[in-house]
Amino acid sequence: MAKQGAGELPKYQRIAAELRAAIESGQYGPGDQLPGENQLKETHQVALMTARQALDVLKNEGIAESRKGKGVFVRAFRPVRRRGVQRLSQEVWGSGRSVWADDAADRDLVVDGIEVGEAPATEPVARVLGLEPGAAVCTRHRRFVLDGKPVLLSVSHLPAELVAGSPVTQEDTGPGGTYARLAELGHKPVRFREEVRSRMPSAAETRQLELSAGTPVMRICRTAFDGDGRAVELNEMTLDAAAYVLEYDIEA
Amino acid sequence: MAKQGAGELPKYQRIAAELRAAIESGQYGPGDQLPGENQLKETHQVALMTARQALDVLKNEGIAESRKGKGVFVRAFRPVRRRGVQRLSQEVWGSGRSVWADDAADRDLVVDGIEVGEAPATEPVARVLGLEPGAAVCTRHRRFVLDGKPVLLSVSHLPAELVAGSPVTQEDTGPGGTYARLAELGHKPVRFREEVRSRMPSAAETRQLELSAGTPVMRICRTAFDGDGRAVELNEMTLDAAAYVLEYDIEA
DNA sequence: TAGTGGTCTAGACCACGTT
DNA sequence: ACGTGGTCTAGACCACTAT
Repeated sequence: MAKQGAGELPKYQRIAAELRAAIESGQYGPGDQLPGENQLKETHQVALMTARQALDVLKNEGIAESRKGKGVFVRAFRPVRRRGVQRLSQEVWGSGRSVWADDAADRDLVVDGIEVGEAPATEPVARVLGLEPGAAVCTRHRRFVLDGKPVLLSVSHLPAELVAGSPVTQEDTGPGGTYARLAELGHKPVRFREEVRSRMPSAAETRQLELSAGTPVMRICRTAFDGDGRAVELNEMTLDAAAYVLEYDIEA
Repeated sequence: MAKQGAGELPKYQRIAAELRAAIESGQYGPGDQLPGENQLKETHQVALMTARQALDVLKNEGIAESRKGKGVFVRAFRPVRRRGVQRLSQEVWGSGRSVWADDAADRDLVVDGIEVGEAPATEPVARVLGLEPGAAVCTRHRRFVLDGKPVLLSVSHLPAELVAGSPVTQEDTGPGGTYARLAELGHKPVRFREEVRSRMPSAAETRQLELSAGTPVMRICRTAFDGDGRAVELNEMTLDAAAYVLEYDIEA
């Protein structure tokens, strides 16, 4: 036996749609447990695999989440607001405050996995920074963990000749961070360009950000320019899309 | 029989990882056909469902795409660059050009599904526009189709008392669009705020944007403010994330 | 121990597209 | 007619969680 009745949706999509509607109507709230495979199998009189397929739909839509041995639950969201303009104003990093402090507010933000190194520029990085391919580049890897959950991976690239010997090549860049140091080196960032993309995560990103199925990532590539219009930093960030809302203020 | 060998990845993940690596190494380029279910079943000596599961992984990652009766293929991307700042400068809409023309460049952009109406404000819309809940709001629905593929859904909300009787309530808003008309009505937009989110699409969005599995959407909520700081428009946009890269320029 | 989700099998029929 | 992916079944064993 197989197939759905003519002109109708497949069974698993019908079951998924029914659950989706129940969630959207508020019948199941954030964090609530949904009917499991076995229950769906009986209430809808389908095979286990079909019930599983229905739940897979909701998981891949990011509205449900399964925990092994426990059940399937409605996902809850509580995104952080990331202000793209204010965070880069000179008042923030010029005052010695971290560029990241603004995001956290009342929440617990930890930075781990810091790795600083020097490596030859890859082709795309060299192009953005205006270097010859293979030129030495200082790279700074970091991971941001919010309330125990990793939310952002960051890799910063800077021309090595620009920052050699400065605190930028240390784990702790000092008050005001990289941008304050660049300013001291005569390359104060005055203009930034952010490119935002979104896609499904790679396997590595899923692991590092502990993402569940159905969660996209946002990719922000930020270039910092000094007063001469030279690109002095390229920062590639990978964000858990469920954890962030990006805000940009624009003057006409 | 069941289970994978101790300490190893499940079979379907191993197969998926192998294909993923082959794609990333360039062995399969954009548009190339991948080995199908039956081929994977034989080369890896697994059940059909297991081979399917492996392909599902790649599809949900957005790097492969299946076409019924044909096969599974590596997805190709060609995103449009959407300049968030330049597009909102007065020079663009003040000159009578469409705010959208800049995106398209050499490509074929069509707007369809235009629907203009008036309805009571929902709670979130009323809050953003500073209206009482239930106050009349003019809504403008549009869909943008690029090279035959729908890429953006837009719903614009404006206080009805502000635009009543103006071309804003018509399908064709005239040269310079809604913002030029708002300016003529004494509510020239001088400041904008865009909020960017990303998530997996709803079933309705998947249908309207003709999205394939593994494609997230980006959600842009833009509020336009006039010189008095009053919110005069809320534009909710839903973008095919595979079709767009958002660019924002920021002055320190 | 019982219940949950996770993986896996070996079949089946259907719809679609090509030959 | 044949190959492709799409849906579906009726079992099975495993791993994790709770009681």
